[in-house]
Amino acid sequence: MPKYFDYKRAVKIQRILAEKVFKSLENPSLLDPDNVRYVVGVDAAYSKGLMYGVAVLIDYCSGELIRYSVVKKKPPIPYVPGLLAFREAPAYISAVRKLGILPDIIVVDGHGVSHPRGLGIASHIGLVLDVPSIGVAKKKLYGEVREENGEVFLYAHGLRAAKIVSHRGQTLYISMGYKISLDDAWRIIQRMLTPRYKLPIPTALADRISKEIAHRRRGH
DNA sequence: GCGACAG
DNA sequence: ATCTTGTCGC
Repeated sequence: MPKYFDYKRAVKIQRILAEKVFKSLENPSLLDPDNVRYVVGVDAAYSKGLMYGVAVLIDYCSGELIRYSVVKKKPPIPYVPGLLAFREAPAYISAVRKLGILPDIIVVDGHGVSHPRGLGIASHIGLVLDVPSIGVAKKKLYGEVREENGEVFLYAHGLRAAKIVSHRGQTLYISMGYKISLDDAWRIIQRMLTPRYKLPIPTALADRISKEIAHRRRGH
């Protein structure tokens, strides 16, 4: 039987790419919130064996949706914990390129460096597109939870990799993706959290739109 | 062997 | 992620 993917080979690739991610975190981008203008959020929904990857372009100041793009394709491999990027990143990368403009920040549904090899899907996408990125996950994948002065963090690979917060009754893991500090990541995400959505605006809209498209019945 | 395990 | 009915509560 042909195998859909080679686990050990994928892991090897991740270890190589992770080195670049760790280096990028040593010299994060200078992200004056005043200089941030475009933020992209990505997410996917599935229907009938097909995945619909969506990238939404958001105006950081107003939180308004500018436009979005969709990439429909058959998932390359099944879901395997730790290898999510090999399943969903290709669609997201294509979708972002279809927007026709590289944003200042990309927010991804999933972890960044809080990953077994430091290469969660958020880091993977940021690295490939060379755009600072942030991971926003709803469940823990890897790392040690530590509480410090009333704040909760997730440590991984000797780094304070993610900040854990509660928003609208659910836990969110905000992690460094690529070329960004945890302080900046949290500062930016915090400004995009609204009582209206359980997720920050970029991923909330990407989630809603991808589901609308994947689940829509005849018409529209 | 056992527990953990993003979406 | 997706598959899925009814049920509890404001």
